[in-house]
Amino acid sequence: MTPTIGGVETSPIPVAGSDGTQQTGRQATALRRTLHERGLRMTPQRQLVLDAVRALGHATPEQVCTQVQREAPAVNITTIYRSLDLLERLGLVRHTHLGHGAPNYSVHEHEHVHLVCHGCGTVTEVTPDVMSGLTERLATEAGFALDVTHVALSGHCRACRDRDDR
Amino acid sequence: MTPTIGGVETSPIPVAGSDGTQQTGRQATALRRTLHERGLRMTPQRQLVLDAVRALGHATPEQVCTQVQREAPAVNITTIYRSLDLLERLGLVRHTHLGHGAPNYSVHEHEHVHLVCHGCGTVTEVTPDVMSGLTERLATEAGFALDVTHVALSGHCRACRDRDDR
DNA sequence: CTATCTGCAAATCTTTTGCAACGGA
DNA sequence: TCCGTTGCAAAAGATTTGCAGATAG
Repeated sequence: MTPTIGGVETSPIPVAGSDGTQQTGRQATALRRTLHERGLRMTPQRQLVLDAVRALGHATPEQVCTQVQREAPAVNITTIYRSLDLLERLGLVRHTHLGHGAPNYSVHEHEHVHLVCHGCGTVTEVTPDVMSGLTERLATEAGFALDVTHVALSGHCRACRDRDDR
Repeated sequence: MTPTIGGVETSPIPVAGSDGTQQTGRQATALRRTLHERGLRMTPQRQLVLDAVRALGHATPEQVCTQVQREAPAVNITTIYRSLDLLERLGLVRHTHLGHGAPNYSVHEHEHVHLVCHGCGTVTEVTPDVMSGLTERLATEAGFALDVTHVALSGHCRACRDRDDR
């Protein structure tokens, strides 16, 4: 029988592809274990949300929802919010505020700092070590332990600076 | 006759105090001129919003509204939003995103960087020169012109670090 | 007098919550 | 079976918009 989610037919939940691009197999096991360690349950929705964040790089809950619904149209936006929240508490994803107000989720693998261009909205990533000097200064001068990855830095990217004649 | 705003009685609009603490006088003229230069009109509401931001240091639209309504209870939240937006386009105030989603307005006089504590929510200000090294690195390494004041930095303040046993 | 502003109400948009039904383990 | 999860609908909170009346210049 065709599997369903929320009473609506969906594609089978992907499990280990033979083409090498399907990444759900081994990682699904990892997610399951992480959940079970805390007495939580593995569900297709949670896997789909994690996969979506992974596929999109960084995305708003809205964008994650759209991505998930390509696979499973019946998944509700509520579940997206709840899953993102859960995955974040599990340390698997992380959110930053890229200005405006839309929170932005990304997988918590390689730590990075977000640079958001005010001109074109592009998000660039740089390694956290550009912040090292600042981190130390804030620690000594203000006693402040900087969380390098949580909030993005705003400014203008090279392209927009050129376009704006400066 | 007692002046009214929106049909509701209010205190007279402050104009130049003799005690030296009332700041509305000369600055009201400045605001008026700035507005007139662009064909816009001076209104009590706009002055009150600017005064509120000035008095509060940094505040959300909601907080600005509460402050304004202490003087003029009839001023609508809609007007707060519209005025903040206008004052920002005039370059008189500025907003930053302190995480979560609540935009935060402050007067655009002394530039500063916001440090937001994730533990207690406290906002600290530091001078932008702590960012100088970073600004240069981003410019040369990523071609990115950093806008130092627009987005806050997250982390934990000294008090919260101590309280959390580390 | 006239175009700009404001207040009010309603519309939007995003995120959260209550609850009955569903479904992992 | 048991209890965590989900979908749905409705609530809640923040911001925006349409419009008629008020008002600055």
